[in-house]
Amino acid sequence: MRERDGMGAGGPRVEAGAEFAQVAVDVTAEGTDKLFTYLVPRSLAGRLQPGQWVRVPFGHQRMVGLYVGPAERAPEGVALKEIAGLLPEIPPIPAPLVQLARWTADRYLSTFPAALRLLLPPEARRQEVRTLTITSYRLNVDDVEALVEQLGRRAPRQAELLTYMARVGGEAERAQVLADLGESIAGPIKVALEKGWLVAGRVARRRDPFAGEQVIPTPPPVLTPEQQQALDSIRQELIAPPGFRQPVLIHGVTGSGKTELYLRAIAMVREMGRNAICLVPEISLTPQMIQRFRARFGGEVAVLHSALSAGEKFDEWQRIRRGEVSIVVGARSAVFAPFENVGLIIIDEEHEQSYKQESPPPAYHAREVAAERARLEGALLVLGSATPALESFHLARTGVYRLVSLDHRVDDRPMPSVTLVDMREELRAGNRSIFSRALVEALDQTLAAREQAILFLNRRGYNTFILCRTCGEAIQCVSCAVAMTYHLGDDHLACHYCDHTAPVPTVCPKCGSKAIRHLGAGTERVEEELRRLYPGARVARMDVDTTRRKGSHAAILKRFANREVDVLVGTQMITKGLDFPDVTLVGVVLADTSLNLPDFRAAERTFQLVTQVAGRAGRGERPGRVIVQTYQPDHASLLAAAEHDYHRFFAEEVKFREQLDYPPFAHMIHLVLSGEEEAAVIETARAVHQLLVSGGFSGQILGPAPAPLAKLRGRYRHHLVLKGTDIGTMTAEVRAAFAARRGTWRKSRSVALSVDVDPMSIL
DNA sequence: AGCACGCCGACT
DNA sequence: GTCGGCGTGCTC
Repeated sequence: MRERDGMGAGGPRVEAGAEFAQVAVDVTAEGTDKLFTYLVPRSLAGRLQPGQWVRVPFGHQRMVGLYVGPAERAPEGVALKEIAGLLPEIPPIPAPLVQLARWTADRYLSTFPAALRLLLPPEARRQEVRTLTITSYRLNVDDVEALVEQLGRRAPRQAELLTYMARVGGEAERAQVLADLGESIAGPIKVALEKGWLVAGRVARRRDPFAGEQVIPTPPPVLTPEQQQALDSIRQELIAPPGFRQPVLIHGVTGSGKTELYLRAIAMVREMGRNAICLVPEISLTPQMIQRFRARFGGEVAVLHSALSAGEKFDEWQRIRRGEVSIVVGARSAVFAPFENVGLIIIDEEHEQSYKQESPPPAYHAREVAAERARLEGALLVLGSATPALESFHLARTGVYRLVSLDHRVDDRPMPSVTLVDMREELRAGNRSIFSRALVEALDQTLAAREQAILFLNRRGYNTFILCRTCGEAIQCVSCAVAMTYHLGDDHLACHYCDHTAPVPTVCPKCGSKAIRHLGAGTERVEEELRRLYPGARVARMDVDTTRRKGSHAAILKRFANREVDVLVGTQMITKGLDFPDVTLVGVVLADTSLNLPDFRAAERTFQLVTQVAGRAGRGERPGRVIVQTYQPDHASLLAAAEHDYHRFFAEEVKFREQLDYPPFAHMIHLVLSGEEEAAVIETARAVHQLLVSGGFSGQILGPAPAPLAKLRGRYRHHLVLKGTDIGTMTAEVRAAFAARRGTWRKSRSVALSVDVDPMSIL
């Protein structure tokens, strides 16, 4: 590297005409959240455009950075270094996306470099070779026939190779040649290369996530009148001038055909010559969902989600960036898909928690980022859900969003009937089983009628806790303040918050008593109970434990779809998007698990879960029914879910939120201090509190207090909750308070601060 | 994120 | 007496 030293008096010595470049360096630390100035080497003069990824020397190492634009002048007293080069293969990021990253960093109190990471596939930041290349051969003989003749019987394999190459058009990939002519052709290839009959080269090969899959083009179905009306509303907003364009919230009951609306809207925006992004929750990115998009739009679709390999992700990203596709279907991070000219952003199941990033920072919400991107690019935002987030429905009620309702299922199928079963009553009647009499009866009928059932329980494992009846202690994880769960499969205790496992104790580790009780049922227990009650029924379980292997998720669903399984037991992952027409019974084994969480969204989450899982029943010709078991049959969320009455749920819940100053009436910022030494954590939490007070934070400050999850992975956790009405003011004040005491607020580096703006939960 | 600079324990 | 622990500060 050429060094231009600037150590002499008077600052850096810069040759005439040199340019200064402002670069955001891909390092996330308190001191690096700023732009660094570099010299533009002559080799790059004029070739550098904003949004270009570069390599720069930084300290003792070389780092990736983003060129954001020219600098007027050099900072004083620093010896400038030169940009080392461009990041090969990575085209510049479109300007609106760099702006979006800036906005995301500001809004979610992260550093700019942390937000910039969302604009690149992880693969691109690491290895040098990102594009997959394979060896290919080209025939380099004028008269093949003559040569083959000449080789004749002396070298039959060489002759065969040349004939083959001529037949396939003169070019073939090495792997293909070996597959077609056998491994033993490697020798003749070597000879042919030496003689110059073949020329070898490297060609780029796209890693195709759909490789080998067949798409059957499917014509669009006829829309119901309700769907047609909804589509008209979307069209009106699509053609409205950008400043007058209102986001659309589609509130459609389960099975009302929201996906078809998305497909139609995408078709419209493509006709306008613009691109579309469709976000779906990670777990809904099933092969069926993607098939549906590809059946309509074929090769115009790229996908982005966590199940892709790093290479596939990189190649899909490149296809989007190069404009080879016009539609992206993807999970949360696809909101940053490197499109230019986005005309439509759809968020399916917009209430889903998975749209909120937890870590690493920024802890952004894809719905909010999408709204900002739509604003920046003049695109239309379309949200869809059967159970809209309270915030979203509130915005529709106050006229910010345009509300479109789909109250009927397609083909006018009835909504399933929902029965709430009081489990206290069961106990009083002497039934101590995890299944109520009503659920058993319903299962009997369903299985007798050769129909299918889904049983949902939001807890995995066999027993959810192990209790000592002498001292009353539940066995906790050694590094988390969480009860351990007993797993039957491998006969051990597991912590669901860290990777820790432990053998099952026979005596209480605290007091030595032998009176140890296993309590609380999880999905494993439900599965076992089912097998005991119905030895002839085919039962499958779907939860994190049974879907660890790649493809096992799809395999279980396939068996269920093929009617090789009668009852599917599972956690959250079976509540969304499944569409099996023979499912006539859905059982919620215990609705209370999510109801009793010490979190302000517990009621909302329960309503959503019960409504969504209930929606899996009766999607075919036979009507469905739902049995919800609970110890709180009078809870407003459950009553509303039983009636399929979102409006009633909303009316109740919004009152509670307003009274207690929760979203959508207030914004929150959740600050969590964590560390291995609790005293240091407490001290730091107090210091942060003091910092905010003396910094003049204008909203409410709650805490510090121990977090509900008081210890995780060996780290004690104390938190503060900030509330206020204007999120812009709040974030600015927090930023200013910390900036004023840059780095000095922390007792030691071992105490970490995590910041969550507009948290989904405050555990 | 790395990496060097800088003040207190167990060793050749 | 030194080698080295990781706490703190800096990187254009």
